[in-house]
Amino acid sequence: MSATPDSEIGTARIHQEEILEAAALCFMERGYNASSIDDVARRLGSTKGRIYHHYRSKADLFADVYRYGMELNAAAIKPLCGAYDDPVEKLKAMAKVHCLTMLRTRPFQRCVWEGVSLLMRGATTPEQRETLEELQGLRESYATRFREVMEGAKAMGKADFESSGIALQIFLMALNSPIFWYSPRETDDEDKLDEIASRCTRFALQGLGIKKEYLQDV
Amino acid sequence: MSATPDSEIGTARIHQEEILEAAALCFMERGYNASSIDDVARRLGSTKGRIYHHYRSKADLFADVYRYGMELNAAAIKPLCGAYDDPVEKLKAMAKVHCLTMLRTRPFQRCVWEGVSLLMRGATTPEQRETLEELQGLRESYATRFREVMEGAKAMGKADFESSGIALQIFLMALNSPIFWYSPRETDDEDKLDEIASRCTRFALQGLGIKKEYLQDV
DNA sequence: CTTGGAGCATACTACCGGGTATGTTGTCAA
DNA sequence: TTGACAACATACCCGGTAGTATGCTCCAAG
Repeated sequence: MSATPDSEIGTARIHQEEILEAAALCFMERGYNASSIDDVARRLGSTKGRIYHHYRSKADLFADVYRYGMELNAAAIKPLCGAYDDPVEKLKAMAKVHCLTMLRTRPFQRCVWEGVSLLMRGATTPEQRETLEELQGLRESYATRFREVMEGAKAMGKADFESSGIALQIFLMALNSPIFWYSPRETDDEDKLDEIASRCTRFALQGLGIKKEYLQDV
Repeated sequence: MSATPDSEIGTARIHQEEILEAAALCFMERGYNASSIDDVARRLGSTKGRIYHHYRSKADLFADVYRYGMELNAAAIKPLCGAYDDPVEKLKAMAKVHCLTMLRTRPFQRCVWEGVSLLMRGATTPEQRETLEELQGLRESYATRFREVMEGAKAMGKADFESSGIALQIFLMALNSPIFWYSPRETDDEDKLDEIASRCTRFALQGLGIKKEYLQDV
């Protein structure tokens, strides 16, 4: 984590991504506390030794899953940041992409969600609390991207929410909601995910008071 | 739990309500798995013995917290069920009351929420799974109340969502959302809660495509 | 070829927490 | 007065799990 050259960090990441995925699946299915390191190892077809070789503790592993999930989110909306003039159009695109990312990377996003809960519960060691607050910072700066665009739309008179703090919370909650009530079926293809994301996006934007005529193409 | 007369069930309930409240607070703060029975007992200023005298297991205690939370919900919307002709007016009232109940009984509602997760994760014994499915039935019949009114409003052309299944999920999620992002401040009075509930209700109803002119008084 | 370290597996410890078995106290009815 | 039971408290057991210590193997650099 210090003087290692980038190439080795890259290969380490590749090795660890397999662990990250297994951990995300376990944490999603049973929750953080109910999942044991042995569960994660079993899913990998290996043993604890492998995991503790890469991570110093269970909390460290969870933090990395969280971080990876947030990286996926940030990467998904990054191309959109400089590509729009109209805030409403930008918000439409960001919301849709965000929701699709939720659906596509559900296990990681569930961990991000539980990470927020763990933070609010404050049941961690001071050291781990510092790490989680750093990760919480990632999430807040991500949310700020949305807040700015929301307020841009409001300034143009195309949205009419009042408290941007509350509106942002409900807005993101509507977009995040499929990670809870959606469970993938074998018959579900990319079009199905796109349809679900469209429904969520329309709901969320209408909730902000954006008129339906702006939302034909979501 | 069998041949006990109603009066004794009543007094038992009174004794147990104190336990229920402590358990709800613990489960809210640290989650089900991370909360020990000793934690709940400590909060009560007593020991495990008291809890295990009233509940056969930790899962039983949690189930009762869940049940109590759902009873609070059902009781809150019950007076509204026969009181409206216009589905939109009825939906407005139900949504507002539901959201207020979320804010007022947050610890219990967080347990109801985690109960849903535990069910979906399916990490329980077959016997406990039966209990949780019964409780899940309570929740579904509660949700059905909202679904029917939503479809009534849609039939009148006053709402324009497409899939009522998805719309219901997002709608309830928006109304439930304050149990996650709201934490009470000392300065918050009843008016503050009412304002938050209004904001959530407006967002949720607008998300369903209900026009703003119908929502002046929420 | 050897040596050191990465990448694991194996074996073990220590502790926490759910559950139980049993003791203690107050109350109330016969 | 007593006995019976509710409502707890105390003391204990034991399985599961985070974390550690150590062993094994392969590969690459010297």
